[in-house]
Amino acid sequence: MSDIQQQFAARLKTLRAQRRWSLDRAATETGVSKAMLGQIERGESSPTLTTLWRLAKGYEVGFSTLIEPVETGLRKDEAVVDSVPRVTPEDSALAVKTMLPFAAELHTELLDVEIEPGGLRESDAHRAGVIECILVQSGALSVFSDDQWHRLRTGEAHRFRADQSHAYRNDSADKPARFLNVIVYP
Amino acid sequence: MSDIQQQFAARLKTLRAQRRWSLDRAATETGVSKAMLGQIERGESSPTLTTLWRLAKGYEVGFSTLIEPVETGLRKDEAVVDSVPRVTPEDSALAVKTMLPFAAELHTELLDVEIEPGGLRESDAHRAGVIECILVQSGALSVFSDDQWHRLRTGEAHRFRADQSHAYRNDSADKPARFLNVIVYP
DNA sequence: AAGGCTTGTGCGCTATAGCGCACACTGTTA
DNA sequence: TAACAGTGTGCGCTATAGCGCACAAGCCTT
Repeated sequence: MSDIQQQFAARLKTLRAQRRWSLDRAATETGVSKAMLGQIERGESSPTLTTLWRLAKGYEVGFSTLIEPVETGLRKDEAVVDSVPRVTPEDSALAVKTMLPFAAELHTELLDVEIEPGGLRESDAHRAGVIECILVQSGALSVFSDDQWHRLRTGEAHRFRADQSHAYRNDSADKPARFLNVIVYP
Repeated sequence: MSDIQQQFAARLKTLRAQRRWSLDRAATETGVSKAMLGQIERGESSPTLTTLWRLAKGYEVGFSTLIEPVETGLRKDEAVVDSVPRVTPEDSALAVKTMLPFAAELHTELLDVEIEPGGLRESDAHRAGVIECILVQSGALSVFSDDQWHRLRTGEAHRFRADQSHAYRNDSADKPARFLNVIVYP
């Protein structure tokens, strides 16, 4: 059991969870048998080059992104300045300020979101192919995506496929959390 | 014999020829047996993930560069990434921090850019369909897009199609300008 | 020539990747 | 309760990845 084997096992599990595929579905998409997919995901098998190639094709990802850990991109940077002026929210738990409204031709949306201490925002799965980028402006934030919680501090960023159920939570007891939310539509 | 197998065979041969290693030398460096190395280089074997990992370690190359040079599909994306200053740009007036590195499957990139007072950054047109979102974090910024300059103050956002020539300029005489730059690839 | 030395390849063996299939386990429906 | 469709896992089998070792072909010496 080598290290890379376990690492890749988690990676494959994430890829399949993102697409909400069953092993059967993944088997038909990739051409790799269901049993073998299960063994690889459990870290019990070391797939060959041809199998890896089929996986990359089936999951429609490049070879580099297939093997290297997900580029979730947590970046610690204390130098990020909190400078955006605050706008009065209408909701006590969640305040959303639309910085750039949705535009069909630009298929993007930029939101400035603030969650009060202890606040929780659960979001259903968006359309397939929707991507969300999160950048914490102040406070701390927990983001649920890819079947797990990601803890983010001020200045840290996270990015995920939003065609799955996801959530935002402010674990702090006293400090509000503010973050930017870029929504990219396909 | 799959196609990827032959491609990787040539790739391995090139790597070893560049280092002027014998099979024996390569075997000791990588930990993969000499016989197996020969078979892989002849395209007669499909190495497993653990073997590929040992090869990457032994030849001291990343996993992407181990296989990617023979792959045509992803090089375009890399070329796009290379057009954006990643760590330190040529002109010292600009400092770019990559918050979220480019990922093919998420086709997005999040940069934190700082321009010194009086600094100017002109960018050529990106590929068709590329969108950029700008959010000024501190200072003031002028963005040229759609054939005109847009003056942005702290907290203001701007968005435009980047498949045209565009530019960023800090008009201030003393204060640096910092802004977030979300690049969305089609 | 005959000996060393290094190159890459062929051989037999064991470990395991990969397959089809059947099974156990869940939650839903009659 | 039983039937059912969908989930992931375990089983036996074959193909082959991967190993150590021996061999053949080339290139220097002496």
